[in-house]
Amino acid sequence: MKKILDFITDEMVKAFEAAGYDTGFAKVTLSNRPDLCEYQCNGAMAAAKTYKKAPIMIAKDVVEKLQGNAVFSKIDAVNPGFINLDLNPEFLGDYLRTMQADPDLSVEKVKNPRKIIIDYGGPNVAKPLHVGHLRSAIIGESIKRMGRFLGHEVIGDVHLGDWGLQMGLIITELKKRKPELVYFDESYTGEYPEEAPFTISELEEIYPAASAYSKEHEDYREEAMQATYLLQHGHRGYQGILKHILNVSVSDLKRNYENLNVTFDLWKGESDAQPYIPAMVQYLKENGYSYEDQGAVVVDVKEETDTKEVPPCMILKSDGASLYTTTDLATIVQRMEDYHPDEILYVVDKRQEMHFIQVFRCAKKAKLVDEDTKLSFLGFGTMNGKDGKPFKTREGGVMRLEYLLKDIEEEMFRKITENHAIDPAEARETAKLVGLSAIKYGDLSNQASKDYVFDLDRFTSFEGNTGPYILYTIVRIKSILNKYREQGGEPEKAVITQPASPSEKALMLSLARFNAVCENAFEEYAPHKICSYIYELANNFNSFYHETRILAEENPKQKASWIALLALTRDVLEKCIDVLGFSAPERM
RNA sequence: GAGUCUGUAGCUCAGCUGGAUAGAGCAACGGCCUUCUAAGCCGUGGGUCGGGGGUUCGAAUCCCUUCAGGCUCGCCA
Repeated sequence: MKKILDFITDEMVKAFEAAGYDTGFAKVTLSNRPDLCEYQCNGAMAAAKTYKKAPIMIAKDVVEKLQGNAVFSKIDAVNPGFINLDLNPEFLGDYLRTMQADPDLSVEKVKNPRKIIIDYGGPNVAKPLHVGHLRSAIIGESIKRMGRFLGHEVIGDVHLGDWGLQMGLIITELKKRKPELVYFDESYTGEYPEEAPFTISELEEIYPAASAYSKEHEDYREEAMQATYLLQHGHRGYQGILKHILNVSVSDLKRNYENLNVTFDLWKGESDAQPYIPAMVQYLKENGYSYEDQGAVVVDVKEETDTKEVPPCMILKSDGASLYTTTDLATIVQRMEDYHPDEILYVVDKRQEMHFIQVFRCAKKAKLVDEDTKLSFLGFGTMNGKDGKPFKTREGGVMRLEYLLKDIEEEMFRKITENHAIDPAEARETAKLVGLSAIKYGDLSNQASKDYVFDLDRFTSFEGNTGPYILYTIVRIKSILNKYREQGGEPEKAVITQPASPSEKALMLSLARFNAVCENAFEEYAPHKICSYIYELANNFNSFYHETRILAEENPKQKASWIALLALTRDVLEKCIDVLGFSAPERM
């Protein structure tokens, strides 16, 4: 349904027009002085210069045209030229009733749905997920859900890091440890074994060992590069090993992402894009997009408007091997072929921005994508510890995501069982939900592009602007609704009337903004706007709750109205946290 | 060195397509539970929005400059 601000703006436009002023000035915003009014229009001041007239005079002209308007209960022109507005309670009540009847709670599906591929997660195979993967997973998942709620077709692709030198390192290390494996027998032509020659924990140990060793030993590093080259050029045995690495890793990764409530539609990896590389490279060469420079194949992506040097996009190294860039470009080719998306959005560490500028420009220039295919980059900042430096374990190592989640869950379990007598099994489940809300809300409530301080104590607190506080509010509402049902009431049949108190009206005004917030948050890829919205909503609810005795209300119509308002608040809050990627328990 | 991002209360952060007295949370202090979950609510104190200049009737917000910090800068991903 139409946004409440659009209703208001429409009235304002009519008034400006009727008063003989340009309707471009009729812009209405949420009030920044809630003590004075609910909505405001500052257009009269902006118009003063154009009409060479005192702003207050213009404001008065407009206000006069609004007299008797059913949308407002208060319309004031205030010095130096503000137009202050309060909504008519009846109008607001009507609006919320329509919202209540709408399964999507007033959010309209977009008229022109777009097909969007979101590239997020980006884990490396053979390496455990660590906190560095957290942000991409959490933010990407949330944007995916926001897009879908608005009616877009969104495809999430995990885009595994399963190619490149890391694979060569693993193969080299494996060869060193188990040279007798059939994969290293060049004369072997039979089928390779079904079973992997390693477990996930062995694999997780092999890569860091190899990586560290290669930094010390030049010849080892070269061997790994050679192995990488061979793998990329179809070495049978190495391809066989790659397959095992993938199988073992992916099942482990899936389990970990499930614990985060993160799911992907596609489990494609860099290796899947490899078949597209030869033809793409040939295409780039033949059409004169690329040229050879110092033995490497590159594409110029400089633009005149650049304020700094943008190096050419490297397609092939001087030894003929492909790179990160090559793979990303080939992945774009693959995606265009398989899905022909309107947009590909990358949710990755902001330090990779330059790389993606190069890739995007190259893709556009070489027409690997259509002219109107949007390639966008959502770079997120670093997750820091309390000391302001990148988050580490106490020992200074990289924190595994699994352990981090476990820690948080334990902390929550402790708090829950400490405060309430509760069945341990239920407490365990609740701890999981609350823990996830803590970590996700803690992350998403910050602007994605900024670095932020990951403070476990703060995030897991039940006080203040935290996930647990939001869940607590939802649980409170559910509890009242359950009691109402026990009394024989039917919340589903209750109908919202108009607000009876300022705190109730404040709650209703918040609810009415839901569709606008959803649209805006997705447009800007800004989950933190959903967070600040539900925090405001939860605050407004708690204030209302505190001063209103709902179940004790004697007027049944009034009581039903409040119950309906509660149900709507719960629905909006739950929809929001669903979009953020977590959910609320029944009790806590 | 070049580019880029960040700098708002003791701490963690909103606000940044210019509007009225710069907002939250935590921490500190003071109230409110025989009554729907007090994991809550209400209140008090705390800021020359890094510094300086400019544009404007009006600047945390736009422009310039300067300081401090982070990050990036062709054969890693």
